[in-house]
Amino acid sequence: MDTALDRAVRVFRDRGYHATSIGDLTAAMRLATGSVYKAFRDKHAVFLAAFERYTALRQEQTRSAAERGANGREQIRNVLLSYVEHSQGVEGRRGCLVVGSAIELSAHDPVVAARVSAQLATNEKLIARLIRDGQADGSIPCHVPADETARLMLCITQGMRVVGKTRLPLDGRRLVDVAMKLLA
Amino acid sequence: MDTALDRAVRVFRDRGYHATSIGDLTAAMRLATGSVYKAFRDKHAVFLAAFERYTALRQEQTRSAAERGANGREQIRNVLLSYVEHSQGVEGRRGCLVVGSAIELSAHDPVVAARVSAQLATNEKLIARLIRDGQADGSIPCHVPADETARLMLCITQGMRVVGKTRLPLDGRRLVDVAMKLLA
DNA sequence: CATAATAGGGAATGAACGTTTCCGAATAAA
DNA sequence: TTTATTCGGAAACGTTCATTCCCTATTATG
Repeated sequence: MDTALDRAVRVFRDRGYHATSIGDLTAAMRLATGSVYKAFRDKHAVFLAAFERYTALRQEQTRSAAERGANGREQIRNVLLSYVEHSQGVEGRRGCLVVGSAIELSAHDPVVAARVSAQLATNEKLIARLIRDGQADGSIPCHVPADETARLMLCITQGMRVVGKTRLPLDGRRLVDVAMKLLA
Repeated sequence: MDTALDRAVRVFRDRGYHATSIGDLTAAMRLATGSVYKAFRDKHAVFLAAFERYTALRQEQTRSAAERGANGREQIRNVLLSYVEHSQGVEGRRGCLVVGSAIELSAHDPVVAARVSAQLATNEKLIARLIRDGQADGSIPCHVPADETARLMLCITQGMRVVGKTRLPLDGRRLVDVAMKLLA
């Protein structure tokens, strides 16, 4: 079932919600129509489950990227680098389910809107915490405004996913180097 | 006809391409089905015309924002501020047709993908030019890498539109102040 | 004045969609 | 072995969609 959900995630990331038909879904999940409707109430429920699964996975990935840093500054660098990599190439063109949901659904779907907001807030808080950690361990100057900088970095990460959907190549390391000036 | 197209822009920005039916379109444009199909080949053509009109308008708006600055640095600040304002409140929730097209269509629609890429490239080049102008007039240090910084600022602007689709309030001036550190 | 041409409106159409329902196979219980 | 139950598969349903066709005003033209 989880592997079927992973396949659903792929389709939704690739095509978005409205452009994904039940037929696309059953083909990707390798399930018949009836089976999908036995496991989920409707298409919307499949999407919500896929969203949940996607965010759990991504959360784990950026957390583990952060952990590979020796101090707050390096942890943020790793998070940004991880985002650049996920925004590039095949993975980038596949897109981000959070960004996709924000653009396609959040204006008219309160349930999705709430989950998107929660996910963005979580990401922003993670960055803010890493900034404060860095200020505590001396790797980031104290005059850096943690909350505003975190919000701007949130914009950067979400923007990278937008740019990554088109084919504009992102030169990861150099882009992150520039972004790190925000911590000066 | 142009006013009908403006109404079409509103609907597409609000709902996206796939969630907008011909019925929605005719209601918004105050035209009958037949009239729409007499003016445009199909729904896709309506969207392309709306996209064209939207980008022309936005281009004009950010250009004029830039012109209100006394030097390169202030021009960039004004462009960023203009983006924050357009990403906020009602206008922000209405969304950006470029971002929407990038997310919803560019992966499977080469025509739209080309226009989105072109628009992003234009925006990026404008910022890069303003950086170089600022370096020429002394308001921006010469060691700032124009192209990379421009690309990161492109990510920032597109990211603001994503965040602006949800209700997260963006504190414009402070956010831009932080972003201006990229020009230090 | 009569007629041709055009533009807009709205009903009709066929396809595709999301959803439901029913059927058969496999598994567990008796 | 027989019965009960669960699970996946596929056909059927009603709806909605994009698109086409035809009709009716209105304007321009001879």
